[in-house]
Amino acid sequence: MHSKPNISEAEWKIMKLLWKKAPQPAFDLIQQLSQTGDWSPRTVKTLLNRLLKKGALKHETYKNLYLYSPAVEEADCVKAETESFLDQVFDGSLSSMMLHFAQNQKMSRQEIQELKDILNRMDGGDE
Amino acid sequence: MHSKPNISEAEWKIMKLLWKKAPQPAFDLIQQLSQTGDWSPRTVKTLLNRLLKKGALKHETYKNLYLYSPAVEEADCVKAETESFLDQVFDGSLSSMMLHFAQNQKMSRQEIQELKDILNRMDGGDE
DNA sequence: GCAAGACGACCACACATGTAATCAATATGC
DNA sequence: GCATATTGATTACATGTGTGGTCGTCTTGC
Repeated sequence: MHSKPNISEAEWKIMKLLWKKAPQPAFDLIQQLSQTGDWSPRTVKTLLNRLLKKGALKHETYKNLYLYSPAVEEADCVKAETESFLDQVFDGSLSSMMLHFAQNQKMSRQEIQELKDILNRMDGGDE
Repeated sequence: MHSKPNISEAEWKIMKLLWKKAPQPAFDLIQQLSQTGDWSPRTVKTLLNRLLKKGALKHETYKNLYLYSPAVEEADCVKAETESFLDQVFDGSLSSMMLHFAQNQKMSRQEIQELKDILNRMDGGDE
């Protein structure tokens, strides 16, 4: 509930791994991230450090290594990112965004159906 | 074209004005942007220049000034931004995103209804 | 006890971005 | 024509970000 630190795109990849499973040592993260083909281990280390400094991660010491865990809630970060995105691109209007999706046919039939279901649950199902 | 130039958050504000109405001289843009309280005129000029260099804007010369117009489609930029956002935050899954909205009750009843209508139009008819 | 590895700490560097000042060319009012 | 105001061009600079290297320390196998 505090300062949501700004998390950059690259940093998000790390956060996502830790939101999925924590705590994890640097080594494991490096493994996972090098499989998805991206960075040198150094880069991961740097990002971990920055995230620590930013207060987005915390760590416990285990032997001579760190076990990292998120220090911020995924939901909060998602919310912050989403709001900034909606504001930037769609002036904060959800309907505009949905219209965009509609016009660009980005949704599969199945997604459309799921979405309708979600909406019905939100709305109480009455038409 | 191919390379959609990356447009930063600040630059988006300018692009949006020009997508709404173009061409416009720098002066008009500065007016609008200083009303919404943000930048010095210098800053706007800088951003205009950067956008020109990036190829996101073009200009015609009118007397001693420039009339700026977008050189990239709004829809394309929106699409690019949206995709990168979806990938970063929701692993590209629209349904995840919608679930987030649902859980955070970010939508008004009216928005929900609009959305349903949109979906019905998308999905409706041909089955 | 000592050499070799492993790990985090610190450093480097280019490019993007937010923010803006200074300079030079040009149009315009007199 | 000339001073002035206007406008674009160039330059500046701190901070963020992507990417990765070096170094000291600590653990561990001998």
